[in-house]
Amino acid sequence: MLGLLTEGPASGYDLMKLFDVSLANVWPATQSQLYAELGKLADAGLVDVAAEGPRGRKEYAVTEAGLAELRHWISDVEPVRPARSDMLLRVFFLAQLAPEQARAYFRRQAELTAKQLEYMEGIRGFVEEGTDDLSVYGRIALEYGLRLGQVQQEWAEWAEGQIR
Amino acid sequence: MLGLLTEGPASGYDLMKLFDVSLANVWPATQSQLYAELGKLADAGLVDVAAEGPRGRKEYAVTEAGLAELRHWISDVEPVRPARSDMLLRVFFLAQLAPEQARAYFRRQAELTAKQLEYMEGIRGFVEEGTDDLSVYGRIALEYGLRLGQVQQEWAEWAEGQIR
DNA sequence: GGCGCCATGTAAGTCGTTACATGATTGA
DNA sequence: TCAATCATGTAACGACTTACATGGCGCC
Repeated sequence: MLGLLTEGPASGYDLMKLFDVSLANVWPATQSQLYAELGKLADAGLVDVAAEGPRGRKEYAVTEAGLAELRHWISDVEPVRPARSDMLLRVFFLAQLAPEQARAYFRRQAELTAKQLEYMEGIRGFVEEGTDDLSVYGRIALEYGLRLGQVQQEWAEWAEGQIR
Repeated sequence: MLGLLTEGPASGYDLMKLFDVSLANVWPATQSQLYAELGKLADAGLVDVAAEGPRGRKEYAVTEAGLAELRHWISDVEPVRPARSDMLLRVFFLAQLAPEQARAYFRRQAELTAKQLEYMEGIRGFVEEGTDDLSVYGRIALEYGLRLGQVQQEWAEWAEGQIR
């Protein structure tokens, strides 16, 4: 929320829409959570209600304290907790399935990854021309996703072949 | 828990130790959670207390229902919620930092990934000779980690160069 | 006798999801 | 006028974490 607000004041609703087409890809969250979080940020003095509009619209803006907190969060890298992967967790127990089923599991993963790659190619076309900060760095994040997907697909195909 | 118990009956304590050197890498969890989960599984009839030992030790075993549930969970692939990555989330807001700091961010990521790769090479040596199911499929999961790390490192180095 | 490990749990609190609830404004 | 969209929130519940609490057993 703090990061998105650096592009200018916005309502929770605005942020939600922006969030869905950008950050949601690397940090899924629900509408409920976003509103709740804005409330907490306001309580903590990291954002302000800069203006109120029709329909109870509240426009938020980052405060100085909020900006400082954001920069601090970006730089002072908290150790990344290793992410969970149910996909890999399942792999550990593939011996519970018949070999053909285990192979099918990897085949399916390869397919799903291919679909995901297509999706990402799609947003690439969409974000190609943006020159705002979010687009520029968003493209770097997207590149990560594309490279990752590539490898994941190759791995799944390789893994299928490992099972006899 | 169900998956680990397919290798034979074990106590919560045993499972915890086994968990820490295997699954914890793809699905971190705490001791509290493991014990709590065993309790729930027992209530649900997916595991049994097969024997009791000294110091209140309870040896659990999977039931038929538990095995069925495990297989079902592996095969009927629930749509994988896209994982969160605070590392990528930060990338979106790197414009808040001076260019040199942003480059440093990617450099640091490359280093951290290199360390992680070393760690994984370490466990590779450790699990190399196992022939049990968990080791065999664990190696496939490990291969994923190694390939992923490789790409992540290359990406971080590339990304550093993208910033002028 | 005592250290180290075996062994199990509870309590409090945060984070996050799903579902529900409500209503105002705008534009075709 | 009425459908779409704007706009904000609450409630209930489950997942997860951190910290605490407790004690038995085996071996040197």
